[in-house]
Amino acid sequence: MQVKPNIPKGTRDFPPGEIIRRELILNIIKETFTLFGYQPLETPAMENLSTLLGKYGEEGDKLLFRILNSGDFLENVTEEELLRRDSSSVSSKICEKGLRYDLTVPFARFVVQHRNEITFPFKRYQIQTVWRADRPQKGRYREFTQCDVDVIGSDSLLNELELLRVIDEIFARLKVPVTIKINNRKILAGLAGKAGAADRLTDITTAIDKLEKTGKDAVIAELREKGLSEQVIDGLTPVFEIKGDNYEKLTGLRKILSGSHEGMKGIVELETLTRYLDPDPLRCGYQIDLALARGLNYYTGAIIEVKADGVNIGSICGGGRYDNLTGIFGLEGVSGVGVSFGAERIYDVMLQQGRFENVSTAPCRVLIINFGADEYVYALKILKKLHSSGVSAMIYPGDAKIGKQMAYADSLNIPYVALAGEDEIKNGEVTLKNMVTGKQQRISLEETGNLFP
RNA sequence: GUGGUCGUAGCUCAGCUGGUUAGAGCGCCAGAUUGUGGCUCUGGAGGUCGCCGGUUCGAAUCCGGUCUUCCACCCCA
Repeated sequence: MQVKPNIPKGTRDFPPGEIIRRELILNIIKETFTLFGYQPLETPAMENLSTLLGKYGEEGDKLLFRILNSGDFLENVTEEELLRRDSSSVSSKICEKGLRYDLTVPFARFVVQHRNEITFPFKRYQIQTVWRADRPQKGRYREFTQCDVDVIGSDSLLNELELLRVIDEIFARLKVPVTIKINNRKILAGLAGKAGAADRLTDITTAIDKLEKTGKDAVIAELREKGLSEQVIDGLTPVFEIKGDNYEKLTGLRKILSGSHEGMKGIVELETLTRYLDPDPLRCGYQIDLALARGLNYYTGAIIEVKADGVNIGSICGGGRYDNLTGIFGLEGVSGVGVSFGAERIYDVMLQQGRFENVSTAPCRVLIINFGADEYVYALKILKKLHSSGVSAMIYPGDAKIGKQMAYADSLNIPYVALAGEDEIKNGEVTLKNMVTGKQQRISLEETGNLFP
């Protein structure tokens, strides 16, 4: 039976032209990471579920891809458990591994596991695929590439500052106009504490997160729906009213959070960071956004999100500080901060802005026409000459009429074609044709490689 | 996970309220043109109309299910 060629929902193929354009992005990101002194790291596609579960909140756990155990995976499941049809308890028995959901948690696991070999503060970057069982949409895939940079083992705000500069540098190099939005979890925690609902921080932050999208009233309605008291809600509403530039927002916050030790700490952190930027401002936008919350519940300090100006595709980069992530794996007192760039979304933004139109997708610069078995030896000489000069080139892979070989070069956008038949061979020459202008010239075999810059 | 939406040739799409052999443009292949691509002309290949089932004398068209696409929510890169 024939199988229909198909790939799973939310995944995609990357044809040659797409890879070439993608690499442009990934190379800039990687170069910039390296420029700032970050070291590369790779971890396995799958982790033990115990590593992954509980790090991303309840929603996150649902979005983990689980890997079925090999062999007789039902061995340890009792009849009763199957009859109860309790998916979550059965799945914990038949799956012990899962695909990584992000790169931060595997990184934290790595740091604890290798704590004795690592020199702290450890600055690493990691560019790998992650998987989420989300329902796909535009700019949202089930398999996508994240480019993470983190500094772990230092609680200095200078790291946040550096990451802001890394973000600025990367998007400046990519020529993608963006705005960085920043907030601090301590401010949100302070607010929740002030309002007398410190234990409901997650509910409060996810509601506040929607402020910009749905408006103040909808947020209040959601808070009510979640069972928060009017008193608590009244305590939170002053934040919704704060307006103005970054410093005005901080001043407004100081009034609301006076007396909250944690809240004030958050304000000081944000303010310090903002002042650090004053003498040498970023090229991109930089906004304190008190509605920014982020659902990933391991963040404890600064939270950062980057939006492409004028493109509605969600955030293209995000991250923050996490103080306790390694604690779960048995290493306390190690604070980290990092951000993650979404390769697919950056690609989509740049595609939408027509930024790839002049990118050449040709496999090589020269196609050498294959005239037949006798001439092939000479064609190989041309090939060697070109290769030794660092010019990418290939001989037409097969036998075909000259016209077909030319058409091959044309359809692959190969800019030059080299021809050498009986006549050229006799004189030790090559005919080189420029496929764009259509002009061709005879040159000696010796100088073949030198004609290219 | 909730609600909605789409699915016809490689691509973009047409196909009126069910009625003979399902079309177009582009692309592809071959020839005109056996050492020269793009332009032109001529010819050709390619479709179980997403899949399964139902209604009907008859289904691309109607109904149900399922998968996929896209959108909103949720969440996020």
